[in-house]
Amino acid sequence: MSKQRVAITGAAALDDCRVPLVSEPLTASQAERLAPSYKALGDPVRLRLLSLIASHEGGQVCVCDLTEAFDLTAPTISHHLKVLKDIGLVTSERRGTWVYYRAERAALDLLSTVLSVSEAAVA
Amino acid sequence: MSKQRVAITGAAALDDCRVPLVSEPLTASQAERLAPSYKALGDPVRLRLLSLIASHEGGQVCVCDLTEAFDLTAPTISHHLKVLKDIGLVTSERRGTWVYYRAERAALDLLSTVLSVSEAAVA
DNA sequence: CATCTACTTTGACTGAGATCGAATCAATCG
DNA sequence: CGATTGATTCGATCTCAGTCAAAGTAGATG
Repeated sequence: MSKQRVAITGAAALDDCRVPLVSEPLTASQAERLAPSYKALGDPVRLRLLSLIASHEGGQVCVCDLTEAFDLTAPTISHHLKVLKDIGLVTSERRGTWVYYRAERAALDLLSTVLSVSEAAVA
Repeated sequence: MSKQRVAITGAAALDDCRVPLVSEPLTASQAERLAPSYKALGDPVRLRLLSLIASHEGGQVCVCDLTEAFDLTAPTISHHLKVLKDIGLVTSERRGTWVYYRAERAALDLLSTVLSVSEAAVA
């Protein structure tokens, strides 16, 4: 029950934001809820992490594989994954010793729609 | 001539980034060039500014109109507009005393494409 | 249960960025 | 040309974010 409310801090509450920003001005509320998601994408490491996860066949990637792809310490990678997770762009699942991350495509799609200009997206 | 090179600092050099990040992993170089654009969108004020500009009929908006829409000082709005301009999301044009901003839809479209998941965008 | 590996959390440091007031620049008008 | 209005730049402040080392947690394994 309260589980839903917790999500308000994260990615949820974006349901009314699925509108291209070129079609009508964002409200202050919408902008404040959307901005953190784009901010999360505003770091090169997180962009690559998300791309590595989202483009991986099987849809999930182990943290160990992600860490190897960067010249950064494990805590730093873990930090970036947490940012992506808190905002709802990825989810994680523990399997044995390993933790697997998966991309939340619906969240990505929403962020893409907001930036779209190709009138086809105008509901 | 050198005008083209200047753009490298800004939005240009993104030509090879017009690929959904779900289709294949971004390279470190691509991520480093894309991230600043999303970071620019990672502020509620800038998101609203861009939306106000991009959704305005006539395609251009005077700074004075933009400033009125926020409880912020003119220097702050000017700062945010500069960020959007430097990254290539908007352009500005002086007409008499007033300065008009216009959205650069191609830049928006690229950022939307990178986040798209609807396979239709997969070149 | 002790230990090893995988991952996360904590704390500290450092640099970046949002904001404002004051000063500056640009164009218009008396 | 002095003054006024619109917009940007500058300098300062204050908060936030990326990074790492060290410590902590969670399973697996002997």
